[in-house]
Amino acid sequence: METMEETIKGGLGNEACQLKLRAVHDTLYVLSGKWKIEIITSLSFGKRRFMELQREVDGIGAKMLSKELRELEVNELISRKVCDTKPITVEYELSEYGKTLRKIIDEMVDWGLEHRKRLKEGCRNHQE
Amino acid sequence: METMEETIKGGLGNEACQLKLRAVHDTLYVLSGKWKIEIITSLSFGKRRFMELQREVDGIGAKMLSKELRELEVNELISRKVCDTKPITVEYELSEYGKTLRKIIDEMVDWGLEHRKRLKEGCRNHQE
DNA sequence: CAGTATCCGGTTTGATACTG
DNA sequence: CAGTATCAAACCGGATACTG
Repeated sequence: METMEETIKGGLGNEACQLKLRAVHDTLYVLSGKWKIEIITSLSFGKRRFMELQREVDGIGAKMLSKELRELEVNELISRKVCDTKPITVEYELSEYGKTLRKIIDEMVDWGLEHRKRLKEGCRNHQE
Repeated sequence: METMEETIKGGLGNEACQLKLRAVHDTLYVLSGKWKIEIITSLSFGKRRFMELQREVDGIGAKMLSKELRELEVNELISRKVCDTKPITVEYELSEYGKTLRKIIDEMVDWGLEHRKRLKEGCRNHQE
């Protein structure tokens, strides 16, 4: 006979876990890469040109930016619009679908802010 | 004189963007690596032993699991408890601080579920 | 069981230079 | 400006063997 613990692990509890793990995996697949989430965060503030993104996302090089933008475009999270200006310019923008990532981004922003507070306090305690 | 757009980009709008980008960056730093979020997702369902995690997180090897667990422990997101059983066992568990990541995980689960639905529908439309 | 040590190929990333 | 091409370095991560 199973213990309660075994019942949970082997039964419904585990199925829910597997389901959620797969869901997280799917999300992570789309957001894979070192820079995608930061690019999306930047774009969540509005349209951006290539160089603007490169300036805003600290540390990213043109090659990576180009590559990750293409992947985001393939997954229909952003749109790319070439403007017919003299030196050509390109505008990137979150698609409607891309905007559905907002909640994830917001939670990450919140957590990051709290985390930094926590580190500062840890620092302070250490000095005492 | 600045246009409205320049005012937004160069003024408060941009500062908010920089602030949030930094926050996201901080979060991403702690969660960096291919497996951390999935490990945390798994642990959000309760305690797990090393082998249980390896079975549950699809595709991870012992080396990576070991490394990422250590990093999570250093950042105080999980706790590691060695149990004095005959063949030694180790239990990993989300710390109280680690549990604050729950909201991020939940949003990722939700998005992943919706995303999979969307892909299925896209598939169906394609067949028509 | 819970890891660590080593080898090693593959992928990712960065720096630099270049193009339309 | 918005990228691409190329090379080199760094890191990822699997297989295997081994330890307490």
